[in-house]
Amino acid sequence: MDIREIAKRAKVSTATVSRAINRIPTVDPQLAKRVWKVVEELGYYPNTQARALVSGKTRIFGLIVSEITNPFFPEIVQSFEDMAVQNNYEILLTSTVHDPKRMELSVRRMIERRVEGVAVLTFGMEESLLEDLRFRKVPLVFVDVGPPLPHVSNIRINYQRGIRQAVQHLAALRHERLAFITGPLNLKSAKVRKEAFEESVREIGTRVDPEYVIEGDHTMEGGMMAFKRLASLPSRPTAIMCSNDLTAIGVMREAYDYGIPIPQELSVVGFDDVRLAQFIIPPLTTVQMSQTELAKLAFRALLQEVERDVPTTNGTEYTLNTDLVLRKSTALAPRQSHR
Amino acid sequence: MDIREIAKRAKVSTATVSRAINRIPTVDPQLAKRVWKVVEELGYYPNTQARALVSGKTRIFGLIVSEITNPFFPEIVQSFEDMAVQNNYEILLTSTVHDPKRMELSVRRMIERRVEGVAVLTFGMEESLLEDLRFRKVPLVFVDVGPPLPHVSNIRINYQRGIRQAVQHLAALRHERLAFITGPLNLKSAKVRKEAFEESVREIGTRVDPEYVIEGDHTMEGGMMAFKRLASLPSRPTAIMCSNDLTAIGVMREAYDYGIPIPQELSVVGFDDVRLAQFIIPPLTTVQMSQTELAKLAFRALLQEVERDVPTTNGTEYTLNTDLVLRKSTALAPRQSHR
DNA sequence: CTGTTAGCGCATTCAC
DNA sequence: GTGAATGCGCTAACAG
Repeated sequence: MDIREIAKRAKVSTATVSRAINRIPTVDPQLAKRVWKVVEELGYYPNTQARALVSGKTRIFGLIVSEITNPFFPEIVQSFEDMAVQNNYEILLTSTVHDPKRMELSVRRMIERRVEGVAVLTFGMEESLLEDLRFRKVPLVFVDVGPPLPHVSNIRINYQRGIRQAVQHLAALRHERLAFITGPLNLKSAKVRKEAFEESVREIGTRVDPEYVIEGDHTMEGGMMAFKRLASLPSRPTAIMCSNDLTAIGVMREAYDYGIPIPQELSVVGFDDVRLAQFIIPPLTTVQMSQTELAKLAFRALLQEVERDVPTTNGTEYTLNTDLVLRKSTALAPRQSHR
Repeated sequence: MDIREIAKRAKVSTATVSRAINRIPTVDPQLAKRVWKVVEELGYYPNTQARALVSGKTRIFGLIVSEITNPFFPEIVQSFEDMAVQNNYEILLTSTVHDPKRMELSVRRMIERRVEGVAVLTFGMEESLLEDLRFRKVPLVFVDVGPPLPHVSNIRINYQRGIRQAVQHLAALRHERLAFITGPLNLKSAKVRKEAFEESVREIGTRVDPEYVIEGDHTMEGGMMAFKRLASLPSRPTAIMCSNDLTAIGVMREAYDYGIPIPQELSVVGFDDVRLAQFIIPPLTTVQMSQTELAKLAFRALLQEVERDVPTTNGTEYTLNTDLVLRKSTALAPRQSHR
């Protein structure tokens, strides 16, 4: 069943069918109605492949994430998909699983399917593999790391803001031994978070003990490992800030095994504000970086780039704030650590 | 840059380029090499839309889930995607968000993009909306609820097995007041789980107190609400089994607010074995239903259906087992409840 | 305002 | 074993 079939039955030309379906206003309402009637009756749906071929528009955006199973991403996928539905786009979702080969493959798949734009939400990993897309002038949107080039937009995240709030919160609770568990430091965004922490600590006139800065990997297991190292120190920190929520959850899990009660003996702060953060025990105090907003910004960035008519200018810069949200995993520093 | 461009530069016809790229063995190795050289040099990738148009094969499978943000699904998406990558397919992922309108829209999107098959992993919701797909003879795979029709496969889950194990485990720990928090009972799979629980309890010669069976909705909030109701009962249950892990997590979260220690005062058992289950505090004893296996079965079902040459037979039935996995959220029933 | 026609990029006949 | 020609389903240009 194709457009010709509809044309025949509605006794019009295929061109008219096409116009009616695409709601071109110049078509006679009478004819349009006739066409739509047949379309409904037969349950006809235009073939997107054919459309794409002739129009050059596939109405597909690529979405590259580092790992769907990381609780940070499902919300993003959901919001991105909501936007896609609203704007009549489809999503080509790929997960790099931290594997450069897989990233390369993602790019290949995107190109083969002729996506009109790609959101690269991997937080600074292997951007070099995107050369091929840039070469083809496919609009791109990055988080943090995009270079200022035509068709390349960027979402700059203000990590400093939320992290400073967190540090000041801990200081107000009279914590003096502050630890930080980083993400993988080859990740741009992880490095920036660490630096924001150090800067914020310096700002309140304290210095950060290098022993208290441990490299993690943004996983729960990493958080557990890191906590073990911190726990084995002669003088344990009284508060631990983590580069993401998963790490914080790992820390809490391990502290539970050590019999260290949170927040009485140890305060823990996360980062991201994954939805889950409010449901764990105790509910996690964390820095919010809205996944919904991020996804929407990314989508809008691509859409704008696609719809723009002067394609020579550089992509737009967007910014996203972060903010501390207080829950139950932080408390006054335990007694023996007060002066 | 298209196939003609390659043909010109390799000094062959477009037909030969096509054959070379598709690795048709009859093409002269010399020519093939020449073609590939040009292809590499120019970074040529065939246009999938055009291919799909002429071959009638889009190499896209649809995947309908009820909610990507439910931790149960990301693992499924990941595994499904892994399979897709291996087999050179793309995925059209849609999330119904428990909204029939959205489900309808999903179906429409699938048809427009001409997917070759659809995995419907919504556990028994609004299957009627799939008429349109069935009508077009698109291979379908369901969980639990698929009717025995051509092109329609099914993954039957043995809920009873794992749930019986869980009930027997609780009985062995001398629990006598067993509660069950169901999922939304309009979901086929939720109803079956509840019945499996009741059957298992009957099997050990106990009867299930209707007061102890509460309808939840498979969310954390639902678990919290349900727990409140159970906690307000004159005689509280000593063990609660939940229709899914999210519910169990909600229960634990609320019990924490009540100051009821788990597992000392209350045993909790989940269902699904979401990855997160092992990281919460305490680690959740739950019934495993492998998300990875489920996704792989679903993908294989579709692939088999697509590749099969006698399309008249009914779809295949697959089965998936469930098994109890013991962790730390269950313990001996508290004293006062012993005989 | 409507119909005829060309062509999007590719795979696949069919002659050679 | 290769190339020229046809058509997949649709939109856009053009003529009427």
